[in-house]
Amino acid sequence: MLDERKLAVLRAIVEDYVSTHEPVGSKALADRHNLKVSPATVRNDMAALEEEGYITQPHTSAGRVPTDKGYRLFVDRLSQVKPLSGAERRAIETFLAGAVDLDDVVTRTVRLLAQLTRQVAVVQYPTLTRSTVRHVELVQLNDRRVMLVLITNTGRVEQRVIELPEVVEEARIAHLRAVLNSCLDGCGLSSVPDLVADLPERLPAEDRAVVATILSVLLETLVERHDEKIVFAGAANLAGADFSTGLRDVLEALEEQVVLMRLLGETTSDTPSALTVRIGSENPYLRGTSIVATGYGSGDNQLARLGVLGPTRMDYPVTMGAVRAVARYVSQILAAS
Amino acid sequence: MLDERKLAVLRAIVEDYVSTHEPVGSKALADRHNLKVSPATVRNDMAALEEEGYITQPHTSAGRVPTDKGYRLFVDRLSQVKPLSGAERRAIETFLAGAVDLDDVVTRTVRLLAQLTRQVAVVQYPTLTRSTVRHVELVQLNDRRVMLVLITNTGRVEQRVIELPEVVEEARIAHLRAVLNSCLDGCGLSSVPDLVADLPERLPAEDRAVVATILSVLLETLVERHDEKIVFAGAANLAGADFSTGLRDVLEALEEQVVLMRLLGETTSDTPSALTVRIGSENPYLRGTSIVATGYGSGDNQLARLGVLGPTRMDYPVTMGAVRAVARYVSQILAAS
DNA sequence: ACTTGGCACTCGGGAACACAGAGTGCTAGA
DNA sequence: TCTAGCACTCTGTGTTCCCGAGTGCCAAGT
Repeated sequence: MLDERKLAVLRAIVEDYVSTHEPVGSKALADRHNLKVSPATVRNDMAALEEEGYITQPHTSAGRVPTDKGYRLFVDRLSQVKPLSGAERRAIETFLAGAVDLDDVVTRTVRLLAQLTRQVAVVQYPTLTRSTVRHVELVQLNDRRVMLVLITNTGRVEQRVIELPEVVEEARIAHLRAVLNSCLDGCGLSSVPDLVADLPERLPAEDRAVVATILSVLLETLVERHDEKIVFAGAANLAGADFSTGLRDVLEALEEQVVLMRLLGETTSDTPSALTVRIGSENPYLRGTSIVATGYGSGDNQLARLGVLGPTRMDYPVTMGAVRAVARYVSQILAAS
Repeated sequence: MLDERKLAVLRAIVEDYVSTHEPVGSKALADRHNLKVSPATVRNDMAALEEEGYITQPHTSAGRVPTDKGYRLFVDRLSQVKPLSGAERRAIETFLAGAVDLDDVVTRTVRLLAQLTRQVAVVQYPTLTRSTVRHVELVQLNDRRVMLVLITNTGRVEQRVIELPEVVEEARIAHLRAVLNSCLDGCGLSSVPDLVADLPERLPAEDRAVVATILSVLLETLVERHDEKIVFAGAANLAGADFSTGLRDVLEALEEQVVLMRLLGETTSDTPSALTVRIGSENPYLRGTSIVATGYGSGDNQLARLGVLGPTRMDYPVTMGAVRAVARYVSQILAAS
C-alpha cells in the first residue's frame, strides 16, 4: 500500500513542516529533498497518503500537514533518535555533576532539559515506594516535641514534627531511635508498615503511647506519596508555539500535579527505560500536545519518569535524543551518590 | 491644579478601564458614574488630566487610558484596600491550617493567593539569615559519611551529606554533635560563622580535620542563601491578559529566581509589613507589569515577602486586600508552629 | 468663571472587492 | 508508471469606502 517512496515523501513532509511551521506543497518538496521525481508524482503520493489519513490539508489550496497518525508513523518507522553532540554531552555532565542534593539534582535536570529541547521539561521526583530506608532519626526539639527525619537510599529526606502525648526525656528518645533503626535500616519503604506493626507490643508498656504516636506519623509520611511530586521548567518556551488547545490549558495542566502525573505516568510500559512518545490525541488530556518521556533511575531499578511536553509539531528525533541522554546522566548521578 | 472632581474623574476612569479593559470615553463616564456633570465638562477635565500625564489616549479618536502615573495616584490617594469577604477569610484559614510542614505552607500559600487574585502569585521562602538555630544534627550514614541536618526555628530543614577525610566512629560523631549544639543552639544564623571560628582549636588535635570538614560544609550551607528560593503559581492566569512586554518575558522572569527576587525585594522599605505597590515602569525589569507585595512573618520579625504580579490594569484595591490578608494568615500559622 | 450644547474633525475598524500566487486534481501522452 | 500541462479553487493581502465613537473647540447660558 505504502511503497518506499511514499514513506520518503511522508518523512520529507514531517521534516519540512517541523522546520518551517507551514503547510508544505508538492513543488517545495520535490525541490528541497532530492526525490528524483516531479511534483506531479509527489502529488499523487500525497493524495494516497491523505487517503490513508497520514496527512491532511488545512484548506483546499494549501500544502499538507502531518496528522497525529502521520507523526506516529514517522516516529515509529521513519526516523531515528538523534544523539547529542559531544559538546552538549559534556555540558550536561558538568552541569549535573555540580548538584549538591536530591532537590538540586531534580531542579538542575528539569532546567537543563528545558534549555536543551527549548520546550517544557517535566521531571518526577524519585519514587519513595521503591526506595529503601537508609536511616531514621529522632531529634528532640523540646520535652514534648521531636522531629522525625527519614532518609532514603536515593538521598531523599522527609521530616515531620511530632507532638508527643507526654513528656519524654532524651534517653528514651535515644532508645527508640536505636530500636527503629535496627528494625528498619535497609528495608524497602513498602515493607515498613509490616515491620513496625507489632513494635508497640515488643516495648515496655510506658513507651507504647509515645511509640504509637511516632509510628502513626511515620506511616502517614509514607502514605502521602511524595513520589507524585513533579516539577516543570521552560514554560517560557510555550510563548512562541501556538497550541490548538489554548495556551491556558497547557499552563493549567503544568500546575496540576495530578494531570501532569497522568501524562507522564500513562506512558509507563513493561520496559520503563524505553522512550515513550505520545502524540496529540493519544494523550488523555491536552490533545494538542505531544509528550516524550522515559523512566530514569539507577540500573534496572526505575525510580521515576522525566520528559518534555511540546506541540505535536516538535522535532522528535532531537527531542528524543535529549530526553534519553539526560535520563541516562541523571541515572548515573543518582547511582553514584 | 487638580480639584476634587478631576480626581473623581480619574478614579472613575481607572475603575472603568480595569473592569472593561477598553479605553473609556467621556459619555460613558458621565453616564455610568453619576458625576452630575455633562460629558463636555468631563472632556475638559480629561484634557487637564492628560496634560498632567495621568491619562493618555491610544489614538486620536479613542477614549482615555490611565498611565502608570495615573494608577499611582489612584493607589495612593483615590482608593482604599478592599477587605475580603467573611467566606473568603474562612476559606483561607482552613486551607492554610491544613499544612503539615514549611514546604506545604509555602505551596499552599502561593496557590491560594493565585486563586484568590486570579493572577500570578509569588512567595519567597522564609529567610534563613534572620532565623535561629533550633538544632544541629549529625547522622552517621557509614564510617566515612555523615549527614548534617540543620533545623531552624522557622521549621526549615537543610541537609547535606559530608564525606569525611578519615574513618570516624559513632562515639566521636556523638561528641561533636553535642559540642555543636551546645555552641549553636538558639543562636541567630548570621552569628554562626563567628561562633564556630575558634571551634577547631578548642578540640583535641585528632578531631580537627574532621571538624574542619564539617564546619566548611555548614558554612557553605548558610552562604548558599536558600532564602532566595522563590516559588510561583497561577501562570495560567497570564494566558488571558495581554502584556505590553510579551508574555514570554513574564514567563522567563518567573523562572528566573534572581529577577523574581529583585522584583519582590526591591519593594522593601523601612516598614516591611506595609503593602508596597510597584506599577509598570516603576519596576526594574518587566516594565509592563505591576507588583503588589508585602512582608510576612511572625510579629515584627519579618521573614520574607510575598505578593502577586499582574498587568498594570489590575484591580488594585481587591488585590491589595487579598495580599494583605494572606500575609497575615501565613504569619499567624508560622508564629503558631 | 465655570458649565453646557453644538459642530466639525479625526481616526480605527469592519465590509466589500479584486487579485496574485500557491497548490491542487485531472487527463492525456511518453 | 511517471510526467507535463491545464483549469480550478482557495487564502491572504491590499485597496477603498464608510460608519461611528470620541475628541477639541467655540459660543452661549447660568
